[in-house]
Amino acid sequence: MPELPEVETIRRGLSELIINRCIKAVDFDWPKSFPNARSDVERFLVGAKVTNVRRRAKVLLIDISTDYSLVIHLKMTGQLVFRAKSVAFGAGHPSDSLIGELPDKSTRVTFTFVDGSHLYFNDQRKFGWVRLMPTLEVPNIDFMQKVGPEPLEADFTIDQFTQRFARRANTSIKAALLDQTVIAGVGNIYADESLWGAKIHPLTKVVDLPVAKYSLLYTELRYVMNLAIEKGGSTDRNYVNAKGKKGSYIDFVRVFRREGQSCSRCGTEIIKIRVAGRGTHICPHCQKL
DNA sequence: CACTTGACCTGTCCGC
DNA sequence: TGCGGACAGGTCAAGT
Repeated sequence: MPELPEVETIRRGLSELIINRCIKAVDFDWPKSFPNARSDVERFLVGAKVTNVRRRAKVLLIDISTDYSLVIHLKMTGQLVFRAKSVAFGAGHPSDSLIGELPDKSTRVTFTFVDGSHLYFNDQRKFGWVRLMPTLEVPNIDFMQKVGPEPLEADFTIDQFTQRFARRANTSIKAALLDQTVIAGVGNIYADESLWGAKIHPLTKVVDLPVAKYSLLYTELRYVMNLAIEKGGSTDRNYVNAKGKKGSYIDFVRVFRREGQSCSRCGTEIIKIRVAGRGTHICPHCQKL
């Protein structure tokens, strides 16, 4: 579900909400969602406090005072929602919230803090996971070794961006954008949005894309992702931030899930095709092969 | 190696 | 209303 802007929004929220809170208990019953042994949880998590919340690509890292970290991937439908000790729900349920009382049937892991507040890991489809490991070992995990650079870092240049694609010369530009070893954090929404912005057909072969188009794509990708962070991410179905609230970027999308509607640049009807096994939205007039 | 496809899960929507 | 199939914001492990 969440891409870089959504995970970053959650990270910012959690930083405000859980740093310095002390963990009292952890409950989990779906082993794939949290594969650690209970004994490890007791030794390295219970009784310790949260020291930091970081992000790399679409992965969240919650550092614990024991020099362990919770490594969390939300995949398609994962949510991390913090709740203070007692919150009344029901009649006055705000419209920017998607979820009610927690835990609910998609709650996979519950972290209870000493002050009675909770952090819930919800995940309808059970693709996501949480695992606990020594902080120093996090950079050694396979994903961290292979993942590409952060596209929003100030020192990430157009030249670096362009060069990252060389390895995927014979695939489509969309498949390469979605490849986390090329660039970190790009998913289906921001791939479609940035390709529309740069007027590139998603099926264009990497090797056939002119250098000037890479430059445009770099600018558009950073633009859409920065704007999405500003808007608190995109909520199409499941995504919510650390307070359980929706993001509003979906109100600003130019092509994603807009098939049948008209292109804001030229008026042509937006269509949906299939690229790299993913639903893909384009303006057939602005984005030609 | 690079590239594509299916698997992992649950829920929802759409056509018959 | 019920039922089957396609589809959903992401990665992996297998194939070729």
